[in-house]
Amino acid sequence: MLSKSHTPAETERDIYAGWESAGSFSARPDSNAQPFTIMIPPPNVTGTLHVGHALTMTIQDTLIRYRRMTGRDALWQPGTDHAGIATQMVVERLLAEEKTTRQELGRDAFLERVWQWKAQSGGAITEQLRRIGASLDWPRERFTMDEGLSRAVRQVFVTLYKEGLIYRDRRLVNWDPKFQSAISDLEVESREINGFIWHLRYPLADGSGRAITVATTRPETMLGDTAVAVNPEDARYTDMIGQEVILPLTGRRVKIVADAYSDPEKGTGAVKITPAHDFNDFEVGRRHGLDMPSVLDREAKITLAEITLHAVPGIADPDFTRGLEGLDRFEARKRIIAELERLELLVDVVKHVNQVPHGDRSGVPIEPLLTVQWYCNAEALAKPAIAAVEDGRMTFVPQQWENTFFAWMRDIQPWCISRQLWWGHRIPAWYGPDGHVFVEQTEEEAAAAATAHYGKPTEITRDEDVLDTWFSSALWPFSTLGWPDQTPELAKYYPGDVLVTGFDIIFFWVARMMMMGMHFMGDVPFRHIYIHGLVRDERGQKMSKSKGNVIDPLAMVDQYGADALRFAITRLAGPGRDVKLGPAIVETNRSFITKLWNAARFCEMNAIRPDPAFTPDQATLPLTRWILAQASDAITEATAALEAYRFDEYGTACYRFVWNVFCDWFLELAKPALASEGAEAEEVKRTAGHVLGLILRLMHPSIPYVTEELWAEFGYGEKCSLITAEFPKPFEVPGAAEARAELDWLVRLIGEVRGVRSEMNVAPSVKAPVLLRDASPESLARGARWIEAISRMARASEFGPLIGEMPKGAAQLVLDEATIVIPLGGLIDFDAERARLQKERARVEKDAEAAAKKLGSADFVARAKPEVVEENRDRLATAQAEMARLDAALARIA
RNA sequence: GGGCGCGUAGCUCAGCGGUAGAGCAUCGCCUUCACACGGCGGUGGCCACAGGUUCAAUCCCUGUCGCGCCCA
Repeated sequence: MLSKSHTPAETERDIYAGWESAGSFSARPDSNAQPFTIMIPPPNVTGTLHVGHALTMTIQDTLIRYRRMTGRDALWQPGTDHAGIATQMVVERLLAEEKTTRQELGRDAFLERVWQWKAQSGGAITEQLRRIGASLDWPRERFTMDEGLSRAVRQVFVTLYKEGLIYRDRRLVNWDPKFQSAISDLEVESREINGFIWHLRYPLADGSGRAITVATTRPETMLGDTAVAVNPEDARYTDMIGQEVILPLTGRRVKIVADAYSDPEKGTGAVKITPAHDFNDFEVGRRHGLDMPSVLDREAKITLAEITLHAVPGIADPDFTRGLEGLDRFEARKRIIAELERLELLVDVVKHVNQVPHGDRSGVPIEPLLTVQWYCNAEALAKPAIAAVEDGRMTFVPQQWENTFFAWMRDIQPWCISRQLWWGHRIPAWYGPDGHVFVEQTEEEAAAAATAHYGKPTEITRDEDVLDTWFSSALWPFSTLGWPDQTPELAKYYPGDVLVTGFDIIFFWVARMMMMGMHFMGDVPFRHIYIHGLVRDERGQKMSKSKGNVIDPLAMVDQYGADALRFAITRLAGPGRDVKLGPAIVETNRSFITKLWNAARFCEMNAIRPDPAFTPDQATLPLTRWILAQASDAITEATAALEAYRFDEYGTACYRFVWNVFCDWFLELAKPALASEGAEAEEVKRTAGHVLGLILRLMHPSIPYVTEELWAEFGYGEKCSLITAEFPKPFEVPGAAEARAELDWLVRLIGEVRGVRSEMNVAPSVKAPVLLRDASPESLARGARWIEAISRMARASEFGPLIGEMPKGAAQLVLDEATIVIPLGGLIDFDAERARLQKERARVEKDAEAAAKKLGSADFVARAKPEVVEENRDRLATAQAEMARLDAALARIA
């Protein structure tokens, strides 16, 4: 017996454990079934479940459960990612609490600590994913630092190196001074900072007393200036091109060069060039063969090691400049500005909003720094990936995302893959005493290569750096399946079917999986890329800790049940739309779960049970045929929606069928039969049992828990067996058209009568006759068949043809050919009734006029599609007939 | 500055050439024997604006305005 109210908190964990222990989430590599593969976007091992995860995982779980139920061999590959910087930060924070540092600990001991941390606290998110019902194949869980996946990383690195697609290069890199590591350009975000533009006077070296005024937002880098650039078209400076200036503070002489990079409209039209600390200046420096001294070190502190200082009275005082050594960049800025002001070389200070690059994780301003790093030739790898999207081997859903993808991929920059961290895949490169590099998968192979190279055993030392975490994530679609070994899993589950993710990591991850997949597997990593939106709060604000509007999905699960959260997400997940989520929305969707629960309870109370022998073709009654036909329609609609990734439409189709068809009409209309005995009652019960079973299967992908619970309670199958039951398919119903016509008439009749009674303010407790005037025999026969339902649902005391005189004080309404008369005696307000009929008449008249207007146009009749013309003729005729009946009704109460 | 997307009922959104839809909110009525996390009924819209294409435009095209995001 189902309890009076549904209590998900008491049952969800058991149901999940039941599925998991039965192995229901497992892929079946040995089966002949067609595979269906989704690779989880691996959450950070440091992470905890947030609403974004709830969204993406609900979508993935819905897809995987749906396909599993259609008989596919479904693999949803779980796992986590080692999250280099994030994890290292977490452990370093712990060390700080113990008053120690990773440097004190040393590399090996530190890494041991990280693994220890991972074993204890890492992967909390995998437990949380279970709470929302995610049916991942847990025994296959992988971690990007696993031995197998690390082997894949080494092999990919070595192969790409030997193919010339990975190389070392000395160039400007985005340097994060907080982490003291290079980061990729994708990990940099620009923020608006209120700052200044300083105009600095650089005296010409010719002794003429003339000077050129440069404008800069970063005066502290001036120590490393090696030129001043002006636009060759800028008449103000033409005569200065080729001359030298004396660089203040250092006394060095630097050239004035002509370069189109300098925009005459901006600042003073003259810019200082610091090739080692600015990406644009670096390019200018290259074009003009300039020196590139660095004046900031890895902690973004001033270093003078690479520049020379010369004393020039009134312009450069080496003592001052030497005092800057080791100062933080912002402190140095202050002092330099003060010194330039003292020297009267500061001409102007203009307020300015700067776009300043910041590390997206560290939050500190990025410092472009000239270093040697490992790069991957992304341009070469991108080409096959671009082609695969162009020719449709991979498609984005919604398709418009391919524009974003193409724009980035066609202008892709070299990918800096080395990181100055300890936690991660250490780069498999070793150096000989002369710096010669040996890239091999193991130290033994590298040593052998060194021996061969030097002609004798030679000591080699390993590169200190690790790889970007995304480098290993890029291999996820095949490394998780055992690559480089040619496993049965790799053969069966690659390529994946669909990748589900947010647009924010199209570049970070999606594009890189494509590149690596194409290169190493020779095939796309997945066929569809479903891009969903962001989760926002109810008001559309981005969720953030600082705003305090963050929703904890697990709190939602605790309060409303996982199904309510999942169903809310399902219904809100329209294409390309952000999902606005809040407790109120989850609560609303819990109402649906409750409704379903209560409908099932009602079925149970009426001895409705599954009957495996029942098939839709056995239905003989209009009611049973109608609900079966409606169910089939809902299945068609829901299936089409799932196939098209229209989760919103899938949710809506289910919602409408369950609530507005099954509950509102079918169960209500079935009540008379359910209260009786005999063949009709039997058929209605068997049908209801069948349809309830269809509902549970149809909705299981979105609301797995409550459907699974009801499935077992009713005995549709064993406990926890719905997950592997067959997804319903549309079916034929005998006599469906006639059944639909009859039920449609009945629904309209009851609706119209209810409407009139309500507008006349007739209390439901007052029953009144429902009499048909001018009705066809068919209508009367239909009504007679449904007399009990009409009586209860339309509050009719009797139903039949109007015989004799029009009763005094009756409301009237038109339904097809008939006029329905509802004698209300003293209850009727004639003015109100007249007004109601006139309003109705006006509505119909407007309809008639619209149709008549169209038909009156020769162009319309001649050029519109014939069926549209016909439709309008029908509409006009129907409206005119209805107007006549309404006129007659008005005349009767005149 | 370049690109993408969005402006439809009070709110959140479907619809995207042929009579404007849903959920929530709101307003009535109902403690009717599954469900008040409920039932029944109603109110509410020059489909941002201006042109154009078409027999017909919320829907297609162009422009304007407003909002959001991404890239410089």
